[in-house]
Amino acid sequence: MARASEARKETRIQREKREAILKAALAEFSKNGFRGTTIDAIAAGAGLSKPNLLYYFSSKEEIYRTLLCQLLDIWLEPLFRLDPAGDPVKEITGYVRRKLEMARDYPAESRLFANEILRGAPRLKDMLEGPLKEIVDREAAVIGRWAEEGRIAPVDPHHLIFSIWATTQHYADFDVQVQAVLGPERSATRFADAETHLVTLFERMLRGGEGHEKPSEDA
Amino acid sequence: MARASEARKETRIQREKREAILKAALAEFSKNGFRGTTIDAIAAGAGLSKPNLLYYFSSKEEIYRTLLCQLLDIWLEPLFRLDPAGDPVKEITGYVRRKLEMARDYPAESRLFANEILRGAPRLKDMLEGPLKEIVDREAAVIGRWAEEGRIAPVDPHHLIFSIWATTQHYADFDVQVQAVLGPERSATRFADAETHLVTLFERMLRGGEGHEKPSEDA
DNA sequence: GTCTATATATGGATAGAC
DNA sequence: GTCTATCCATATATAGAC
Repeated sequence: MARASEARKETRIQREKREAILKAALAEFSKNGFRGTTIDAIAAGAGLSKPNLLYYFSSKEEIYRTLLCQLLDIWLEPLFRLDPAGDPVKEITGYVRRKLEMARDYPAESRLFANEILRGAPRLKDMLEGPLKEIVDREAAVIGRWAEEGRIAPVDPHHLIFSIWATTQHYADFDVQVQAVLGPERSATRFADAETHLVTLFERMLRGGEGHEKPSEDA
Repeated sequence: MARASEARKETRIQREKREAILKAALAEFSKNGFRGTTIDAIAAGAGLSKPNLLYYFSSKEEIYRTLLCQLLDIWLEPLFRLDPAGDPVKEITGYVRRKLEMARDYPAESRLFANEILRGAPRLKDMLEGPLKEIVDREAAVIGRWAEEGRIAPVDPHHLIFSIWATTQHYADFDVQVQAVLGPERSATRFADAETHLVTLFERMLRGGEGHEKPSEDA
């Protein structure tokens, strides 16, 4: 199998370079968007010349689409398997925690996705209307069932999911604003504080929120 | 005052053209970002030739900065004056409603802002760390006082504000995704549904969320 | 004030030597 | 596989006629 091992050795080198390119491209695209990113900048970030980069990827578009595909694996696959047999509040707050961890650990990926959606998702629209909608509808049905059974307070499952996405991704996409508003000291603990806050937010939502004395209507 | 009225007439015409340019520019910048937008596209949208546009604004950068300044008036000024003497829950849910209305009525402005923040806010960082932080700290202090007085359940005021921003702006910035996931029918009522959902979410948060029977830990 | 024509720069992609 | 040199399209901004 001399030919196979030889081919594999070449492939491994190529893969390493491709990964370096994709890493640099993710940094650029997530910060500057598709059109705002130049091949020169990606090549510089990856330590290659521009024509050399174009030996591995035939165009800027191809690099971008490759990144989007990788991103979807991270975004759709592992996340968000609510166990209908589990404790509803724990299942949902567990999902909140995982989403927040992803905002913390993969901020560039989150911003790349946000960028694409902001622009009207020209390359992702089919995925949103197809696979994503199916997954969300399925999970929303689980949540709706829990509400029907009285195991959580009444809730609009789809909009609950939007709120979870919005609040967690905010810490990746709007990180500059979050840090500016919190100041240097509180920025250090922003993800731990966010976790406490968001778990509380959604726990109270799911438990109904009638525990606190409501102030009288007439001031 | 012949000179004054003459000057005013010129100014009015100029202002109308400037406004047409800014309107077209907002549509382009909010969709394609700063670098992704061309002067040609703005000029076409405003019904002018490119050199004619550059007679009114000396550069693309100047158009963009003008838009950002206008945006900050909308974003910072009217919004978000919590009345310390008012009903805490009503004050905060009223803010949620106003923010959601802004997402509905000014989606392009919201996306322009999101775009700038995503890129690291190169032109807004001083504003975020200065005026914005001051406003937020002030309002957060009001919320913190309410919590100390026991008028709302314990809450992290800064992160509560982030959650309000995130959940409401989501319906402007991620509108494509929201509509794709909801499907055509439910998209029609998405803002009304979002209002019901978000008001409930934050009401329950502020009232403590102990009203619903907690399921037993051991399944 | 508005146009045509153009200077100038940048960026995506290719040619061809090594 | 990697380089230098370059083509070509696009885009910002200006010159100068009207």
